[in-house]
Amino acid sequence: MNSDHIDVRQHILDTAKPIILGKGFSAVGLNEILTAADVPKGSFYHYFKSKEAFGEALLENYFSNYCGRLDSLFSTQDTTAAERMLTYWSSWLETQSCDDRDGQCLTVKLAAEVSDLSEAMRATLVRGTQQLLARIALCLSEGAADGSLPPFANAEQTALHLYELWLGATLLTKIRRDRSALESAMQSTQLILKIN
Amino acid sequence: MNSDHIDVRQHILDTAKPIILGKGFSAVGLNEILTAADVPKGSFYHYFKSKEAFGEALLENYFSNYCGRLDSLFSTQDTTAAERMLTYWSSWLETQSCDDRDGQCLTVKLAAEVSDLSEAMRATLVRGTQQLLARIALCLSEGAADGSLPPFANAEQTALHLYELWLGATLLTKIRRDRSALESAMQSTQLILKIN
DNA sequence: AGCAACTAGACGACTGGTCTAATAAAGGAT
DNA sequence: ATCCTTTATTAGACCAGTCGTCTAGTTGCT
Repeated sequence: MNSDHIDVRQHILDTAKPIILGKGFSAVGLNEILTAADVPKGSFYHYFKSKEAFGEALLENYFSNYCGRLDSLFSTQDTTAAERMLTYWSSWLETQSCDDRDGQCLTVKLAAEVSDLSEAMRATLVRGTQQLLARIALCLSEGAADGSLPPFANAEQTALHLYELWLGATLLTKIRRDRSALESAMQSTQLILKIN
Repeated sequence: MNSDHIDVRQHILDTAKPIILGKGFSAVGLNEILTAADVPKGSFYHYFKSKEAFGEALLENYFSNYCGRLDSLFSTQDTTAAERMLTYWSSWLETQSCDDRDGQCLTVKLAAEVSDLSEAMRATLVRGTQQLLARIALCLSEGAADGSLPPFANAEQTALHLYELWLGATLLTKIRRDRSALESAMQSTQLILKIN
């Protein structure tokens, strides 16, 4: 039936996410995922054309959830844009600094590994990060409009600056296993946004 | 003999680097590396205790080369610190934006994949990035001293800001396959260093 | 000659992704 | 209610590939 179809498929994706967040893409076998999801190995190719297509779906699912949450945060109009912006980076800091799998960033985990491996997955990453950047830039513009943030010469450029900063900080956090890199990024962010 | 010892070992490392830069750590088998290096499989475990120890050696070798080049760049005293700093980021931009394997950044390629996989490799990454950051911070201080850069409240914090920015930009470059992210990082860098 | 350093590559035990053939379920028609 | 067709789902074979081990052999230095 069609609803089971989607349920099982989604169940595989949900089960796989924390596993892949831990071990990466290549190092994880279908076996491990499917055993964990309690889905027989033979079924996998009914729901996904290949491991690569599955990885693509995983990323698509991730970005669509992520953008959804971002939209609901950024669309609350009873706060200033500066507050929304800070809430966003704060939650980034919290989710990426704790050990809790599942909340962690698939972009940081997979980008380097997967971009040279699969054109399809790379394309999904391009689209996803682009959507993210557009939302950040929009929030910056709203901040300039409502006066809670300084007027930026180029909101896109500032958004990119911030996003690169936090990507790098998250990468360093994976290396360091402590909050220092992300806390430094937060300080830099407040400087960039001219918030004290 | 002892010099052959080192030659073969180093030859394996040199051959492996571009391969791993392309496919990552887990996705590459010893076979592929050893065939490329024309070293029989049996010999591998004479030079390295395990694949993990080999990965550790690869990273150590990378950082020691990298820091060597950095030291010789940063120790040229006939230039201002600001010039040395800009030369460094410019060469980062050039090496990371072109497709040329071998020049690319092992930290960005492996950090996310390997940090959760091997404690030994993670430790090597911590040490390597720390050495790098120290050198950048030192150059910033020299810039404040010779007047070519503004006096920073905290050189370490600024160095970290820059390094995070460029790590993130390089990650985005792997996704995008173009220079845009790195060029944006260069603009941001000039802003941070107050250079126009 | 003796002893260490090094090489050769078969081997084991296992995992990888993929595919085909068999089964189960669903829907229609009589 | 029974049969037939069609689609959804699964079991497990398949083989190429994995890391790491092991023994036998070669090399070269003292």
